[in-house]
Amino acid sequence: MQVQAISNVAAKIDLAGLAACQGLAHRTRPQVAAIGYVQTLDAGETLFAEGDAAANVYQVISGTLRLYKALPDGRRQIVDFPSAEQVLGLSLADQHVYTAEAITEVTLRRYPRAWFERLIAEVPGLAGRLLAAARDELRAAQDQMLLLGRKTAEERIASFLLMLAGRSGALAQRVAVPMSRSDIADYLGLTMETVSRMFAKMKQDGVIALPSPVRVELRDRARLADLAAGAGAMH
Amino acid sequence: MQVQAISNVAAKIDLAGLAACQGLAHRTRPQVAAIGYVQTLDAGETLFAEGDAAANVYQVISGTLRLYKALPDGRRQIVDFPSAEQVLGLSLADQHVYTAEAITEVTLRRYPRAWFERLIAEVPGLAGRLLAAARDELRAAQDQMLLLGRKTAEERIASFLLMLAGRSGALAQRVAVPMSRSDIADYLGLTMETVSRMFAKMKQDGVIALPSPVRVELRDRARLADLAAGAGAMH
DNA sequence: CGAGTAATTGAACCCGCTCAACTATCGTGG
DNA sequence: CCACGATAGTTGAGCGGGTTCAATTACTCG
Repeated sequence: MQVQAISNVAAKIDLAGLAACQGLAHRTRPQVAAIGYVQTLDAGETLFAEGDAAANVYQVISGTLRLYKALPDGRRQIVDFPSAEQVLGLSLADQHVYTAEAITEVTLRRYPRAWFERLIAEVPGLAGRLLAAARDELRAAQDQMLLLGRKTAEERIASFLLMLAGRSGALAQRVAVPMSRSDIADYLGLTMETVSRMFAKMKQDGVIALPSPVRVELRDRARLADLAAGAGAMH
Repeated sequence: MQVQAISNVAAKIDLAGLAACQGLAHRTRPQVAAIGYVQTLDAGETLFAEGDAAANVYQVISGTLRLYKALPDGRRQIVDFPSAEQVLGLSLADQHVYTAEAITEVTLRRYPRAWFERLIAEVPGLAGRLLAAARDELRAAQDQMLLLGRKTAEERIASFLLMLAGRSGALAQRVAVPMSRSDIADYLGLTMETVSRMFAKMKQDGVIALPSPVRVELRDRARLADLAAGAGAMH
């Protein structure tokens, strides 16, 4: 019921292709390089911060980022871990509403916001596809609200692992965990220590295996799904 | 920083006007009544449930609803309290992803989904405006994720009261609270009792007054804003 | 192989929850 | 108009899941 499959709708939006096909690249500015310019970030680097002027839209080529909001005293809430093909800054607000940092090395394509907005107006159907992508993001955000508001620590970890598995192929048994325990905690509304303890418990219970901290094997997917759906304690 | 002003973008989408101006009403089906048909719900009535086929899109005319997701054992997370002018079912998914119930008596306009989708394709700029509305909803959802994942009970109540105040005019001192303590709890990831206790504490502290359970007066807006932003304990 | 960082584990604590009793409000019929 | 019942809200006492603080272990990368 609450399977948080990451949508592939955004993935199907081929911005680079549009840039070429529509011949818009050479209509905007002399500096063609600025259109779909490929940028690389090292792990830990900041792409943009909450409150910065939103000058560009990005599409991830490879790697994983963390998007988070922070409170003045440092408490963080990670709202997403965008990876391959996902579009960033879709919000099109004047200012970024979250900070984006690279977790791994990241390559992405950068599009000036003005170009992007013109593209939306000129390419029929694009707005509709972006709307579909935004809809899927909204649904994921609402699933996360249910998780943060009502699920137990163990249910949150189960949901998180299934989400990761869904990203790397729905049937994947071995799942890569590119983010730190602390990032996972800030995504799930827990502490690093609780995340670690729950991994240990689930390993103990035979639900998962942990060959290394960054590698998880899903041993009992049905049990994980029950936990994630909040049906773990039901007869 | 985290002021959760409810966007008015959706409010500016005049679907009824579009239905008339575009002359689409009599192009879809003989039964014109089905286009923008006005529907009334009594308090407590269900508009649609999670999993139902999504046959219509709705726009609220008056009253307030609750949208929630539920876990099998009954735990609930309310994801929004839509009221006047807000568009429901914007997601355009095949199935509704949450349950919608009336909190007060509600009147709304109903549009068949097929008609709505055609409208998006035919009216230039509409998709863009819906995208902007979806973007604002997404931002609100991310603010709520920060609230649910990282804010204390008192900070949640402060955020909630400012959100309510923002809806009924930004400068409103007296705020109507149409939803029950239990609904507030399920929106903020707390229990009814904690909500009640925090109201009592803030009344004690002189931050608010409670002439009646459904009526709140904001006495110290600056303090409320500090609490909502998570800066309540900062020097 | 050693230094620094990330992850794990342990022990005590606390915020918000649970369970329970009580109070206020409101509609309804005698 | 009031008694009554039902529902919503408040308040109290004790508990517990997850946090906090602290120490230990495991990686990772020069």
